[in-house]
Amino acid sequence: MNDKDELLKLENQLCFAFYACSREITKLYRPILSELDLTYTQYITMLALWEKDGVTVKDLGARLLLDSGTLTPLLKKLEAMQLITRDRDKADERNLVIRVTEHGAQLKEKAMCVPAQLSQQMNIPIEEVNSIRDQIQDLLSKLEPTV
Amino acid sequence: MNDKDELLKLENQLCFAFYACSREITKLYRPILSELDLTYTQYITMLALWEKDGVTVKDLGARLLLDSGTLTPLLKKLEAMQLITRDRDKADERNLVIRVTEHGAQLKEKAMCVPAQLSQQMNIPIEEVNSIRDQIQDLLSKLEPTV
DNA sequence: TTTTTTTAAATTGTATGCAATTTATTATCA
DNA sequence: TGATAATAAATTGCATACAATTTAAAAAAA
Repeated sequence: MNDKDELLKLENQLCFAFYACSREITKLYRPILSELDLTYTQYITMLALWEKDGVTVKDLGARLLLDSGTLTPLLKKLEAMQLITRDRDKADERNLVIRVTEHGAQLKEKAMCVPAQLSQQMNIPIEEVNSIRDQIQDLLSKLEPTV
Repeated sequence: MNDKDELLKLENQLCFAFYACSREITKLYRPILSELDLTYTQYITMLALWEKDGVTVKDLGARLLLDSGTLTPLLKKLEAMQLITRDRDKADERNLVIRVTEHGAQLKEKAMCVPAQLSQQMNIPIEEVNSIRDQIQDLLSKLEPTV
């Protein structure tokens, strides 16, 4: 195994570590979120909207780093679940304004226990989790200047 | 904004940091890998096979943390591209043995420059990259005991 | 040996992601 | 003002991910 081979080894790739770890974390959420009848992507979309709603698809996409190709069907699903509303902006009909419904706001109360459940499952000291999260956010900001 | 709200803020979620960063890194690969006519998942699959081939779908899946539902169509694609072969194990017909073809081995030479190209695009000190990669691998090993 | 269980891939169905294009609307320019 | 450009969503097409089921083959048990 020479240097050239080391270069392409899976375990040496930053990308694979991220890719694998991200999916493993998402898997931990699945059983917990199924109690809220949400997928992982629906969950982080609701997180963004609980923080700030009355936003456009574009705003939301900038926040989640997702485009309309992903968001449009996802938001239609959340609308069908009566968690959000999708209305055209009267002042500019190009914009679609997304708002959390009363039912959607109630779900937030149920979601409050999700982070604790996750944390318990991961069984990793909170300081360690926060440290790595901060480092990843720092890396992300270098990759995505607008974040 | 009280403590309860902090709990569900997007920026406080480890999962979102991973999810967003993983996708941003994958995006960096896209233009580079398009020169090899590979998608990102096809690329990491080839990385695993260049390291060790003659393995079953199950072996490969354990390595990449992917199941046959994802791998079967992906491997059929790579076979159609003549980068790999898919043959039943004569000793146990349940097993499908994956091997890299001559053409697939040639592609490895072209792939050699991918990590350097990526590194240049990311423009982040190698020590920093290695440090965060090691921390993520450590986290992954705690989440996925068999890795 | 026949039946049952286990195992490995493949298949099916649902939900993303994302590039590229299209549609509808608004802004800008000649 | 009328034509052109720009913008926001939606749509289309392709490639994952993954749970759940099915199929085929091998191993284990009756």
